[in-house]
Amino acid sequence: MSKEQDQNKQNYDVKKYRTPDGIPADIVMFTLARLERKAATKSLPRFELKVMLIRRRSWPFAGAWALPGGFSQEDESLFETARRELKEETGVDDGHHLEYLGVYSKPGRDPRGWIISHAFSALVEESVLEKRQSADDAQEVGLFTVNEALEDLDLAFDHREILQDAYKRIQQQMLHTTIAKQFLPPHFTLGELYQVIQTVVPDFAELNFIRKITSTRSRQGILEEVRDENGKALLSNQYSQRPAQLYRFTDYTPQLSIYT
Amino acid sequence: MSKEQDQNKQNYDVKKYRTPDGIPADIVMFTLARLERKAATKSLPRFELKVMLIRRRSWPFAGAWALPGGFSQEDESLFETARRELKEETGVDDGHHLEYLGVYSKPGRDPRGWIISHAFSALVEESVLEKRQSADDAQEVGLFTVNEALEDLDLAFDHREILQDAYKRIQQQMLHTTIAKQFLPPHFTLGELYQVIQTVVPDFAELNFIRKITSTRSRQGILEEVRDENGKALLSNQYSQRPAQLYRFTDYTPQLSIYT
DNA sequence: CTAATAGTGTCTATAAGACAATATTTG
DNA sequence: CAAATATTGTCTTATAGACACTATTAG
Repeated sequence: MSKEQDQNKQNYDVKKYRTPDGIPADIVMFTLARLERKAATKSLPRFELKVMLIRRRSWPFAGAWALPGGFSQEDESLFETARRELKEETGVDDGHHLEYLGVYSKPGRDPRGWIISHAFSALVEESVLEKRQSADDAQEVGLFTVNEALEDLDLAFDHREILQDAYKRIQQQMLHTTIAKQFLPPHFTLGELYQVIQTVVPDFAELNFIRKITSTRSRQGILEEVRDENGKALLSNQYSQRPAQLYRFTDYTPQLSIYT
Repeated sequence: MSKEQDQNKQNYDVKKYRTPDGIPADIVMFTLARLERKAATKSLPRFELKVMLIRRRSWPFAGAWALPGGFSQEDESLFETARRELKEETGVDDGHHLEYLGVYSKPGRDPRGWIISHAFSALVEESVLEKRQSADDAQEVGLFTVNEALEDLDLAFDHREILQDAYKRIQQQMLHTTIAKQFLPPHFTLGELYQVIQTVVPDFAELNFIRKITSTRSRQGILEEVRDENGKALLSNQYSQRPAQLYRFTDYTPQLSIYT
């Protein structure tokens, strides 16, 4: 293609080569679903990490569950495609944490032709997905725990692999960044934060969680106590008898290193 | 597209929609270039992080420097495209650390049409790129420090943005993973490792580097001392008067968390 | 001896890690 | 008082951080 004579636009023919048949964006929509708990007194909520899937009705993979998604158009970036699809699926325009995950391009992954898919992940409130689920009578919408979806379901295309990758990624991010805030109200207690982390990363266990997050120097600045106008600490007893300090995330995320 | 009647392949027309004009893979090829040093005795090598660019000779952006790359074909995944291009550029088939970076799809990013690019980064030995540079008389090949390329050069397309993203990513990875091993021989001294880290992450500074990496529990298992058949520690005095212990990376990478 | 890097000693202030204990409420 | 969560006490050992110091060897 880089011939000497190709010095200008006239010599360039955009249709010389075989080109793909479509470039979709597929979205892994995660939510934390609250579990019912039976307890004698107030108790902390427990959650499950769930993912939204749609049952396909047409060829290929008719009847199988698949990630929601749609084809990209010439006048939009792939991120905009994903945002457009997310809005179509949830009815909500923003406030979701939408993030690029990766490209899936193995030959033969889509029987319709040469179709290269781009995976995104989004963190959505449970209420939004529940509304979507009941409102849409045209499409069958399902909310599954990630483990159900990975182990029990036969997902369409390579969507199992995508979900697997998205799951690993969200676990990484839960520990490395402050995305936990996407699953929490603006003000929250340390107990709530702990539950959220544990839901996404079941292995997470930290006996001295409160002390480490509140009073070790290397974690300074991630969270801050919420206070009222008079500087009095704001407490909540929504989930506990003894009121707990409320916190919010700051904009700071510490930089981690395996060497220091 | 999901009409009720689309229950089988016959009703699916792959050419109903406008499709992209090409899906290239572009590769950010990083290398550590050794700097000349004048010193009275043996001394540690210093490096610069460099990136390989190719001068375009045809429209568009004729004359501008660009990342090497090429279009994906129907029978290969994008990773395979990148590997094929990398081999064409370096002559070497494997041993390079090739990794997917992201997708660049902003409308108008390529005047040739609707062209969605996928960026990869590769870590390549200096010698390979030098060979390539002198051997190829058909194409002008340049090796620039990352700062030169970002600040002084007008790169083609959105390649400045890609390079910027790749630079951030390699810095992250240098601190979070053991990619330093891609820039080191199988056995190396802690001084060498320190130089490599500092080259990619100039802000990195750790006074007690040796002690922390060798004798803190949280860093146990990242490195191991190299010993001979008899269990005697292997030393090197290649870069120092006093011989230094040789190390190798294990397969272990610690999991970091901002919460623990 | 000098230069250059490799590594240890030492000291203080924090932090990790494991549990026990106490605090605060509601029912 | 019992239940449930929130938080602090306490103890030992490990780590951080800063600097001074010693070790090794070619030239």
